[in-house]
Order: sequence, then structure tokens, then C-alpha cells
Amino acid sequence: MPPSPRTRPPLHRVTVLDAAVELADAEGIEAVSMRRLAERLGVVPMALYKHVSDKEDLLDGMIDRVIAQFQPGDPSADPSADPSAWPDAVRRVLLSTREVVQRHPWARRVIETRTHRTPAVLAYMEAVTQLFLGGGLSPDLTHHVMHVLGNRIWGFSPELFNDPGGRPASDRPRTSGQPVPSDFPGILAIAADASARRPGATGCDEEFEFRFALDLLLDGIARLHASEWASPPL
Amino acid sequence: MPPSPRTRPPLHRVTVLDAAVELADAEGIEAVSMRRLAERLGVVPMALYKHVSDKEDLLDGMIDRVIAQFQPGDPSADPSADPSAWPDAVRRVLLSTREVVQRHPWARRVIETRTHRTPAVLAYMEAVTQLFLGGGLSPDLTHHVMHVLGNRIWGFSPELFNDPGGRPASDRPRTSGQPVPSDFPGILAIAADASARRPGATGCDEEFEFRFALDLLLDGIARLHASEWASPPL
DNA sequence: CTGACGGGTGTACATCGTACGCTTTCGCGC
DNA sequence: GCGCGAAAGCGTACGATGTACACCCGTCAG
Repeated sequence: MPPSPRTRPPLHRVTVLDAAVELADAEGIEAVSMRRLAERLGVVPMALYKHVSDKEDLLDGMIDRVIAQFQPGDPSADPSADPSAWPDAVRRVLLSTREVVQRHPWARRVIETRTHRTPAVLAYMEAVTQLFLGGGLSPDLTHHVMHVLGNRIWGFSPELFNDPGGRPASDRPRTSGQPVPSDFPGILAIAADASARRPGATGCDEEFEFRFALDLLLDGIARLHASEWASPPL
Repeated sequence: MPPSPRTRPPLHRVTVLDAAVELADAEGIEAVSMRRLAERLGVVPMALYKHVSDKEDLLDGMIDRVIAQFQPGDPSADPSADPSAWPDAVRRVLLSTREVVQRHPWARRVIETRTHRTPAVLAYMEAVTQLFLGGGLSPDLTHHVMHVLGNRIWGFSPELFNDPGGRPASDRPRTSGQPVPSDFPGILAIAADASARRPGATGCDEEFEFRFALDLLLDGIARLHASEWASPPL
């Protein structure tokens, strides 16, 4: 039902979110306040609350809009054709993701402060997970590999699976839809495998994940060192 | 009475910072406002500005206090004794760092929002760098390895070396001291090597760093997969 | 005694997120 | 056409936050 014409077409969630993304791109994330955003949309601040439940929801939605630009699967390449092709597939996806994130520099910081796993985030994780599973990696290995892709020097991993990211995690109803588990068979397979291995455990063994990632990196580094690796010439 | 007794000993920078860390540990980082912190110190909010230049400086200082708990070098182990011992040394340092960060869960998020490279941060990076250099790794390889320890699934790396993290990076004078380059010979060696390889370039080649990290991980993962790796039994 | 200075005070302002209630507009069954 | 209920937008108001600015007071060097 097309909105009948008035002075200004009515706002919608995506209109608001895209305007926020645009604002952040142009003036940085700290310029994205409800008032500034409303002003840019020619509307009073409180009008926005008809489309996002609060600012957290706005930020969640902005990230969803960015993630929507990812290209998690290249449908032209059948993943099961060549079982050894998964590294290239993963490389392609991550490099394309990187390109998108670089176009929205603020997204990096915002992603790290998100405490909700929105459907878009889960869908992206599912897509990457499927690349590994489709390549024949076990759910077990895939599980830890997904963790590895987030570990870093500071001594923590960004808790992709468990949720206690921010303290209160206000239970105000999100405006975005709730994810349904069956949409994410890959993630589910991982979770099932993990809980079979550690019955009764809730969440992942972060300590193990950290050591796993660390050893993987140190092994790889030692191998490069032993083979006298050097930067390619210009 | 040399420090003549008054109702309360005067504040110092570290007093303020440690109180802030305590507050964050107890009630979460969002509880750390200038007012709440001042209240906890029995002082009026504006009094804090005699010890920190603004809130960014407060957060920088809090991180410095956390980093001060890291144990970057174990002096009992001579790093040059066994040239193949560097992986263990790195492992020890990172696991101890991880322990500290886990005691201050807010630190993870705050570190990621810092835009300044404070002396404490640089000192920590220097210490890790020295472990690799001391193990015989080339400055070239060490350089990229330091970047690797920060790359992740989302398509960005956390720009450890170059500084354009936040936009304006207010040039108000920080209350903390300015770092002097000669204190960081390891980082310096890396920078020198890098600029010799890419004359005229400013900053690191983030694109290269990302691909380097990605390939390192994918190689390691493929190797584990080929050897039919599985989680150790409980 | 005096004057500078470092630490602490008090007031004031702009900005932020958002609760609450009102008005306008739109689409639809009558 | 009419009325009505829901959706969309408006206006006011409140409490919190970071911090600029002017001031006050106790200490100490001269």
C-alpha cells in the first residue's frame, strides 16, 4: 500500500536507519544523536521513536544496514563442487566484508559495542559457518575456527556466541524481528556438537578458545619464521 | 606537620584513576561519570579537572592503570638463552594479559575506543615486540605478526600503529606524559624496516596486513583440517 | 606581611536520551 | 460522504552528562 502523498512521504524504519548511516558516514558516529538525525529528516526528535525503540535499537539497525551490504555467498560458485575450495571462498567473503566496513569506518567501533545478536548478524555468521562446514570441516573444528576469527592480542575474544556482552541488556522489545533457530542450521550444528562434548556447560569455554587461537597463530608464525619468510618486494 | 592534616588528603592523578577503575569494576563502565566519581571521592565534580584534563583523559588513564598490571617480561627467563623459546614466552605474556583484562571486563570495550597511544600502551607493545625480535624473528615478520594479533572476522584490523582511530583527536594537552621514541627500540626497528621497504609510505598497508593475517589463519586451519584435528576429550 | 599558586567550590549552560500526552493524517467499513 | 481507529508526528518537560568560568582558601617563598 503506497503511502498516499503528503508534504513528505512518511518515515519508515529503513528510511531512518539509512539516514543515520549517511549521517555517520558524513560526520562521524558521534554526530548521530536523535536530535541531529531528526533534524536531518525534517522531523521532531520524538518522531523517531515511532520507528526505533531507543538509541540502542537505532545502532543495532544501522549495523544491520551495513551487514546487508555484505556478500556472504557467491551463488555462482557451487561450494560443494571442489571440497578444497573453501579457503578461497572464505577469503573472498572476508575481503568483501572488509571493503564494506571500510566504507563505514564508524561501524567497526559500533559493532564492538553491540550486545544483541540481530538476525542479520546471525545470518552472516551462518553464511561463514556454512563455508567451513561445506568444505568438510567438522562442526567441532568449525566452532573453534569461528572463535579464532575474533581473538586478538589484548587477551580476550569478542564472545561471538555467548551473549553477556553488556550488563543489563535491557529487555525492551526490539523493533527488529526475533531470529528463529532453524534459520541457522550451521550455527545450530556447532552448538549441538559443543554441548555434546561438554554436557551441561552453558556458553563456550573462552579459556580454551583463547588458547586454541593463540596456538594456531604461534604455530603459523613459527612456520613462517622457520621458512625465512619475508615481505614480497614491491 | 609537613603534610598538614586536613579533613582529607589531597587527591592525585592516580588516586582519581584508581577510584575510577574501582567504580568501573563494581558498577560497570557506564557508572563512571564525572559526578559519580567525584561523589565517591567526597569531592565536587569540577575538582577532578585539576587531575585529568577531560573524560577522555580519564579513560586513557584508567587503561594505563590496567596495563600497569600486565607482566610483559618474566625477568627470571633469559629470552636469549633458547632461541626457540619465544612461543612459550609470548604465550605466557598473552595469557597473563588475558587474566588481567578479565578482572576488568569493561577494559575490553574501553581499550577499543582509545585513540591515543599512551606510553603504557606503547610499552606493552614494545615488550611483546621484543619477545619476537629476541626470538630471532626479522623486524619484517615481527611487524606483520604484531598486526595479525588483532585481525578478525569483521574485516578490519585495529590499527595498532597508525593513529587515525577517532576523528578529531582533540589536541588538548593530555595530563599524562608524552612518549619518547628511544624508549621503544623494537617498535622503532619495525617502523624503520617497514619504511625502508615502502619508501615514502605513511602508516601501514592495512590491506596487506589483513590478507597476511587471513592467509596465516586459513593455512593453519587447513592444516588442522587435513590432520583431522578434534577437541581434546574432557 | 604579601602575593602567587595549587586544590577545591559553585553556578551555569548546552546537549543528550526519552517519558508522556496531544494533534493530525490516513485508510476503510458503513 | 462519514466516522473511527490506528498510525505518524508534535511539544513539552525532566533528569543526566561533560565542562567552561569565576571564585575561595590554605600554604609557602620572598
